[in-house]
Amino acid sequence: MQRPIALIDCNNFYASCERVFQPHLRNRPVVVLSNNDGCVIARSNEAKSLGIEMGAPWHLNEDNYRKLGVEVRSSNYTLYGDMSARVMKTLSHFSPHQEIYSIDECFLGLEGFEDRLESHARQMRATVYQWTGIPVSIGIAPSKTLAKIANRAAKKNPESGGVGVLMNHASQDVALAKIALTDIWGVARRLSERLEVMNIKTPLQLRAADTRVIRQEFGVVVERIVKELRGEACIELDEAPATKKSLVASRSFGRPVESLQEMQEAIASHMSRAAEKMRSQGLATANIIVFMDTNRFRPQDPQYSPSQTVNLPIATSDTGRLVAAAMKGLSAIWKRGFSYKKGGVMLLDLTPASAVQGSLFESPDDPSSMARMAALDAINRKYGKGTLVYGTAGKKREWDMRRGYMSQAYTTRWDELLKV
DNA sequence: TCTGGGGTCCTAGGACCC
DNA sequence: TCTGGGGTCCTAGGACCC
Repeated sequence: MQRPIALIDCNNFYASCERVFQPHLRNRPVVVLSNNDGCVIARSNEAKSLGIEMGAPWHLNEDNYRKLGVEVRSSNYTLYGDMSARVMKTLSHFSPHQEIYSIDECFLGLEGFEDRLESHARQMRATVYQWTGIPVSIGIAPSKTLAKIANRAAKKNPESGGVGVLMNHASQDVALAKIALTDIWGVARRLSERLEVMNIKTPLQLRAADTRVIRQEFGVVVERIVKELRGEACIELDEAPATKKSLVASRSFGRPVESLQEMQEAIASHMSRAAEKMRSQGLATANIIVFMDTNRFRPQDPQYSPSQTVNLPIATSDTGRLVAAAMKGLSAIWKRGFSYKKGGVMLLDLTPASAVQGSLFESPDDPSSMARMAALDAINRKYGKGTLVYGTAGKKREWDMRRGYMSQAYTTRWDELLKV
């Protein structure tokens, strides 16, 4: 038997979180709104039945929905993060192999439970609900892609009791026959349009497609999807996800921003949030992007969506240094006369801060820093000067103003420097 | 000055996910 | 007036190396 993989997914997660702490919201239509109460990002089943769409701008139908008795909440990410941790912790008791995939979803490897998949899943559901108050749905199948489909089937069919198992071909055939291409994990509008051109219009047709042709036309990603649909696990359970490679802090503004000073304040504040996030994960960066956007929903207005990369001399997580870099980037792209709707920063090539801690540039008064300074001098004498040292991306980069990339000599120097 | 294969690195952008 | 905020992976093409 193939190894079973479970996908556990919290039902209407943000709306369910609100209900845990406000029980009177049970059995009522509840929606949770995005930042600035702009659009709908979560709906209870009752709200879905009223026809409220995911991502719908709230203001368009607000009066209408309020009349229908819809309960509205602004989002509270701190609460959701905390509830998520409790749910994940609870689920971890049910398998030694857990991959937390998003704030409201995780995969569990269920090898060893083959003879009692359903009952194990039912017990998971009951325990999570009892311990956290959050309802979940569970799909079990031999591949992640099929587990997603099993989960969806469990959600759609109330008689399933929130558990769907697709471990054999017969059940997989039935489930695949009921869904559309774009219901498959990894297949969205663009891809489905391209598939349809090749006469692949249903999940069953996609599963039956020639993998060589698929690979040729659509690349490895889609080839993997086809294999996964056949029950061949190509996307492994990732129990120890790598640290983040980049992070973003951005927001839509409550009202249009038109002055440089306001934009500077916004960008500085985003950067300080971003730096905080980064430090909390023990990371640093030498490579940031500053960006801003005009309101794309007002095509009649002049549009401008610039972005600017800024490279720092060495990776840091120091807020002051990062804010200064962001201001520099902003000044390079700032143009007056536009009405900006959004702004933010992106931190790229995140690298463990320990690799740059106590670096030459961070703390010149620190004795170990002095030692590094001396070491750099010695290294320069040994290998020759003329190179600036960049530490980013967990990679080691050299920039000698002529060539853009790494060399052995640089690696040697970096290692020597870190020894000090 | 021109020819060429085999490679890496970087950037931008597309497509998808929750 | 009012339309989210994060992420990842892959590919193509240019610049540059030996």
